[in-house]
Amino acid sequence: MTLTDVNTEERILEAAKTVFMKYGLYGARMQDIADTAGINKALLHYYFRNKEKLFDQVFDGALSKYFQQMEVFSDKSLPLIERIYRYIDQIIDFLSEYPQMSMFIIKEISTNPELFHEKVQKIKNHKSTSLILVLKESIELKEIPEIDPVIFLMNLHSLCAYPFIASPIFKVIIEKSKTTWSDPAHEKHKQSVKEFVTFKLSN
Amino acid sequence: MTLTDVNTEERILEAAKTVFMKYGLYGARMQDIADTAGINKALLHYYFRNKEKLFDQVFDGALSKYFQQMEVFSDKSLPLIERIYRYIDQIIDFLSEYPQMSMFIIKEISTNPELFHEKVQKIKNHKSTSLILVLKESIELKEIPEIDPVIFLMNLHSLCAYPFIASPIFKVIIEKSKTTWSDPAHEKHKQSVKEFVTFKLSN
DNA sequence: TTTGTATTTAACCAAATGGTTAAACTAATA
DNA sequence: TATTAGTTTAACCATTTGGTTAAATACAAA
Repeated sequence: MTLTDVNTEERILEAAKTVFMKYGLYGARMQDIADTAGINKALLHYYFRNKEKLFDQVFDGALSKYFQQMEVFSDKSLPLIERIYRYIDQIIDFLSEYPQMSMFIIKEISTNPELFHEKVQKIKNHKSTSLILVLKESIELKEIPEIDPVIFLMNLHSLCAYPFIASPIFKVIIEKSKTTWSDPAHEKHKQSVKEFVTFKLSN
Repeated sequence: MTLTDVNTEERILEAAKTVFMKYGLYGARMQDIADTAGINKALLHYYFRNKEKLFDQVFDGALSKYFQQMEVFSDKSLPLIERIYRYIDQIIDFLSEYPQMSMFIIKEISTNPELFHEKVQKIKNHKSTSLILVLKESIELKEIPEIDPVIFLMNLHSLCAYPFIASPIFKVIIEKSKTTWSDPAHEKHKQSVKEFVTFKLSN
């Protein structure tokens, strides 16, 4: 495996990420991916046997990176609320970098649930539910009010992820004159989510 | 126009709604729509010249119904917070009936922004921004705290819409034993959003 | 120089898909 | 009864698209 080898493969994966995230599995065109990567279709199939294999790699990468963000929930060296604050900072920074990530994952799963069921299930067992468990624990210890952990988890994710998903609409709804949904807004966004968490978890 | 005429046209539109919402413009197949409507492809094209025309009608319908939910913001006979409460009840009931609606609209706009820019713009001018304006007004009158209206609007939409968008993921994350994301959960969902609003708007 | 890998070019194939057409059938209506 | 709109059947077409192939080229390493 030479140096150029690595570069090309990564260029392809990067291009595939871009195209798949924008158009989804159905909508993405192999020719488009090849063009974006700056190579031709023959070489694309030389590296990745077919569309599905390429898609799988992109999707798996996205999925694991996304759930990876939730590992912080298990860091017992930090107080609960601090872990959640860090998660908020992390996930919003992460989604700023890949704004289409949430949409991509959800769309593919909802279009083709059976195909991804096991993949998600596998990852889920390792992480993710941990926040629910941790919340239940804290409630029993009366450290936080008796909230519904599932509703809370859902609210939290909603506040973090939706603005990126809906940004194409928000861009139109909010007057152009206004701040675009970019850096300064991200900090305000984080702050508002943190306020919500504080409100819910303080007694 | 005979009676059967109306029925068939509506059956087609209903089928188109179902198929387009699940697979999107790209992924939807005319044959699939015809099958779902219980007719054949020839008849499908007899009623709707082509895929785009059919899609447009479905999309326009979805878009206007979606934004229609926001009209309550302008009802000056109600106190601000009551209007928002009603919006929450309405939109969550609405999305319970069409869980794929948000996703559908956002996905199509994000895949093809220029095509829908004017459509959204047109609707927007009538409604939607009204909440931002109303909030600004209430802030000036010191009826509510000095919140950022845009952030608030976004938080509100996030809390309402995201659970439906992400439900394919949540179904997997949350143990099967747990309540599915259905009726009883919807009431809890509404309640949690209202609590958020109360928290943000009370001084 | 030889060898092998990476890459391009260009033509090609098969399947899927949007869309058309023509002929025939059905059933309500004038 | 004749007409007309709705509907089916079935064949067909053009285009797009995923994927293949073979020959030629570029180039680094042995």
